[in-house]
Amino acid sequence: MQDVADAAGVSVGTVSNVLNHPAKVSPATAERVREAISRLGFVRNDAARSLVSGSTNSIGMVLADIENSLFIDMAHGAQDAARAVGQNLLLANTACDMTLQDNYLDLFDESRVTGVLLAPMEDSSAGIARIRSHGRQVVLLNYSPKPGTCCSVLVNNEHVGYLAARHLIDSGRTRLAYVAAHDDYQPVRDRRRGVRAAVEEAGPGVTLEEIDSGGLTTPYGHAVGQDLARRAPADLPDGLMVVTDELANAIIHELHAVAGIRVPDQVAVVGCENNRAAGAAAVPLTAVDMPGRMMGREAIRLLMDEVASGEQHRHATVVLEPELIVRASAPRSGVGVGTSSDRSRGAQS
Amino acid sequence: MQDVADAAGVSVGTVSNVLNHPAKVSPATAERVREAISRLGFVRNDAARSLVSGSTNSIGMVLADIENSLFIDMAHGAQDAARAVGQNLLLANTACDMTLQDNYLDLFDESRVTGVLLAPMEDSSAGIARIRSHGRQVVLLNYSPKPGTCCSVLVNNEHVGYLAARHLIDSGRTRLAYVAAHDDYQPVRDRRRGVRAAVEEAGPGVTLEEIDSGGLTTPYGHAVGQDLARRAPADLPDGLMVVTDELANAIIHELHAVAGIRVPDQVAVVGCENNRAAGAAAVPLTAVDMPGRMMGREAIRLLMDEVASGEQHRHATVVLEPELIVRASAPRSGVGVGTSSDRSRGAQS
DNA sequence: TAAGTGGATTGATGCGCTTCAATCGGTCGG
DNA sequence: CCGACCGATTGAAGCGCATCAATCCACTTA
Repeated sequence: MQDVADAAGVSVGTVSNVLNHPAKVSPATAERVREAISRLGFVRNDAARSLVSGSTNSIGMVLADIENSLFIDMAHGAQDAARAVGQNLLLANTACDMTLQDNYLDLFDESRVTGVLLAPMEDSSAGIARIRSHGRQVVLLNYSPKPGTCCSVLVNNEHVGYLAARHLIDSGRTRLAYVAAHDDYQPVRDRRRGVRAAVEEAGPGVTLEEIDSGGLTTPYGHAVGQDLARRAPADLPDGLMVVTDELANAIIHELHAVAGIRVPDQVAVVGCENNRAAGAAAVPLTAVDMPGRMMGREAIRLLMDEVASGEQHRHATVVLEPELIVRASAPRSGVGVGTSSDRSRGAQS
Repeated sequence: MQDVADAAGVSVGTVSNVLNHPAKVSPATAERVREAISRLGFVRNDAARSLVSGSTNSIGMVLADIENSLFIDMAHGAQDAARAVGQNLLLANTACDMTLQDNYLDLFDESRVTGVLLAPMEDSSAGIARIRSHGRQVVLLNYSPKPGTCCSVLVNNEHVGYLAARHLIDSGRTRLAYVAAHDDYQPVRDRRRGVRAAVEEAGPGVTLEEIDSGGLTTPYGHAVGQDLARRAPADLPDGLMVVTDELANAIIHELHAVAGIRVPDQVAVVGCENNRAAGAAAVPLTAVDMPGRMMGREAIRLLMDEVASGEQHRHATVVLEPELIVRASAPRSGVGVGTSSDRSRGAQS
């Protein structure tokens, strides 16, 4: 910077002003300085910058699973919103590894980012408490915080489960089954509650079987599908709620393509999340949509609110409502392929 | 830090040593300092740290499209490799926006990251030149650099196209069509060359039609599918190479599910990239696999090499070979659903 | 002509840390 | 008992920048 100042025949203070408060500098001088900057290839040192100012204009976003399109959507929404308020969004993928997650939280903490968005897959209250105790703001995504510890953006996951079950009930299915795993993952727990509520509400005419898939990935889905396919037709549920799109697609694949069980005629299937793959699958998947983009945007809003209001901030939780997207795997009518109200994912707001 | 020093009854130098060179400090003192650190909730300031050292241990990775699973795979591989050498990987998504890409390149440049991994969708030589001129290292992913300007990790995209075409030819298809768009995107250009080479090699018995889809996303694929479906059966190609999985799946959907054209019987389809969705689609897609994880790992290796060897570094290009994954949309035999050699994506190294 | 005015510019200060030469205190050999 | 030696510890210097009180300069007003 001194070099630039020398080259332009000004002081370092003026160079700094050109960079940060152009209005304070006369146009001619500013031009001279800018010329020197580009001639010398000067790059201002962000470390020194944020050392002085005590902050940066970056927001860190820690994602548990970057392979999941819901998380990608959240990142997308957050990115847009962050940009709009002049912040950069830095992404970090923990691949569901809590050690890595703590690493990244600490990294962002040490980097004095403006704030952190965290979309975890496990309880992370320890990490949150740690960096919050240093005065760093955190907004939790798709995971309820311990009450009063931070802001959060959630989807009404109970309603996700409810919508899935309700849709099947409304379309005339009576022998329902709910396939899930990882009840330690909060959204999964919530969805189960919603499923049960809908079934109870329907009265004794509707039965619910709960199937533990053991895991949320495709192989587990295949296994569940095979188990189901081996059953006597009379023992087969006629409506399947599946906790995850990925799992649902895997199950459908076994049922439909491998075992020749007709979906949705014999078994209707509803998934949750409305992932990228949902609409493109062999049997397009009826799924409860999670508004990922909006969640990301809301999270940034909450974060910036908190940063701006300082002491008098009150933590808030934004709960967004899910929406059912009806496709072929569980049409509106009881049997057969109903009208496709397939809303393109690309049109998502 | 002074506070910690006071609390522990030592000097700041000792506190710093506890954090950075524990061996230099007596165990008793170290313990006392650590206790003070956690009691006071001290977090060392990364900005000051890297101001002194002039570097960080973070690597920035700029991705053109985080929605594309190839890019996600590259990020995954890079993350693993970066961790192994004690570096943090920070991700940035440009959503194909060159302005944003430049923003992030500059941000990483100003942050004095160890180096930058860039997976662009357009020529980015200006940005690369800019930050390289500041001495910052860049490795380009899936895009050829201007010769001699930086290291890069590529896939032999010409061979991608060749493998796709060759597979169709070998399975007896003779009226081929190649669907692509965005020839300004280098990998696309390369694939076309490979397709043409394979067709020429096959001699006059095989014809090639080149179809411009106008874009690479699902809606464009639907349009192409509809156009094809309207043709007289005799005018229909019997083998389709499609530049992208997403496009391929969309085309198959139109052809197969909507228009009732049998895939692969009437038209066999081969995609490129072997995305997440490839294996799960209605008609599982035969695709040429791009080794994303390995690309990410190699990129980190090249970057760390370059950082380590300083002046005497010579730029290198690593070209990885693609591999054909045969699924139902274009089985090995000429007609009908061949044996599924569906390699689970999850098993990818 | 002197005092006043305000925009442009200066440069010393300090942000929080790492480093390293200097110092301290204790131990060992002679 | 003295000097040499060594590990542990100290604390000042400086990393590159933003800030802001102080200064400068050109111009206006009385």
